[in-house]
Amino acid sequence: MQKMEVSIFIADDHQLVIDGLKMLLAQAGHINIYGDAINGLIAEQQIIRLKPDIALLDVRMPEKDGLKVLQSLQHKGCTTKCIMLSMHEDARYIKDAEAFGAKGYLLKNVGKVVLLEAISKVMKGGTCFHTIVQTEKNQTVFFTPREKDVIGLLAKGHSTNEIASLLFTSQETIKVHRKHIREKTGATNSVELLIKLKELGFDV
Amino acid sequence: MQKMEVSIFIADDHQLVIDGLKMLLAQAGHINIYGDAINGLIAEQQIIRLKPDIALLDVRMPEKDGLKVLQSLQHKGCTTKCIMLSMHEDARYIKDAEAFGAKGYLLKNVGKVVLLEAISKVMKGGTCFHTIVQTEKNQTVFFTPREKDVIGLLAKGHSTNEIASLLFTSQETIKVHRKHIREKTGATNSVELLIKLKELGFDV
DNA sequence: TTAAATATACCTAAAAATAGGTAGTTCTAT
DNA sequence: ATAGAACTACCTATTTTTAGGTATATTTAA
Repeated sequence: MQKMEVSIFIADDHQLVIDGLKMLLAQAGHINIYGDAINGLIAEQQIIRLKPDIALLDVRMPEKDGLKVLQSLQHKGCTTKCIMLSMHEDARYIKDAEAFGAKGYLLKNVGKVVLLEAISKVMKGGTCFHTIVQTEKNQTVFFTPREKDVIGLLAKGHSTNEIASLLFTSQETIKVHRKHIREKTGATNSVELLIKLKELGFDV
Repeated sequence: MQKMEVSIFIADDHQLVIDGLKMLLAQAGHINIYGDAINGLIAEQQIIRLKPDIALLDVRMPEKDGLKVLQSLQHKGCTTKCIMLSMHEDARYIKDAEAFGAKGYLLKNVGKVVLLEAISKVMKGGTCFHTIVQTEKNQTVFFTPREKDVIGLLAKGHSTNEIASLLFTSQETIKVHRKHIREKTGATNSVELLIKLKELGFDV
């Protein structure tokens, strides 16, 4: 099945982040980068001019922050769907972003899979706010029950093999769970994963 | 160079631990197991009868605990050198053990290398009390300065490769440090390692 | 001033983790 | 009822870690 073509604009104050996102999105094949900007004012002008399907807006940006850009775009009747990107520290703005009409809110430590999924959902008319922050506040689960089981055992120092035995399933299954967990957090190894979970207030 | 022949007696209330130690010591080649016991009373009698070079005494044992066995042996003029084995929870007895004439005191989570080294040291007339517990109390370093550097970076989620870059040395060197750290703690992976360090009061 | 400890670096080999994919079943909620 | 989520399981492939060894220069301590 051919994936829907998507046009995207990227706004982030770090050129490196922009370049990384471009690479990542380009590899998906069905995504066209309409442009990018390293400050909010330019981003807003360009988004209005280029009318991309989706804009990835960093919350923290010079000149005009992501939330203000979002508001301006909404006021001006721009139909571009905005997905906010934020650091942990900015996670508190998630409610505002939703109120201002954002279609998604992702922490920057999410993996490729989560971002592409979010884009896909938003293109289909949905939203994607399933950040870890939400998990602390409400019942929107970021990790599935099984993933939480695996995280609990990982945090005790168990190997994939051991976890599989303890949960009466195959190593292959646990590998997949571990992969999903890493993708959701953006961690590339287990120690990093546990650090991120701890930072985000998980009891592991 | 041929290693000195050593005769050893093992006392531990868990048969599994005895069997594990036997396997481990047997593999060293130069160690003869003179016997074993799963309680303190039998251990004491057998040690007096068999006169092994070294006795590995579990601190916690039924009938008569390791420290009492140690005291009895000393009172009776037994020349067997005693190395105490203890759980984390028993680590507080280290001072007593030393006062009672023990030649060593090891936590049970130390690796093969540490145990064999301890036996070697004790056979040469030395002592081996370099458990992690000591590190908390005095300046006897369990980890070398460089190992502490590596632990610090490991705990931040860095890979061997990254640590090597950060410490301006080769991956091979960091591999060796990591190996030694694992051996000293008895951990088989990094998450387990960090758990053990945390349990033992290290700020990592 | 030897011996021991530390840090360095290389070797082999196996096991585990990482990273990507597909795909079937079951459960749940629209 | 159908879609989506969750769980399961298998595939390939690469990278990293683990686990053992040796060896050498330097520093530290007895």
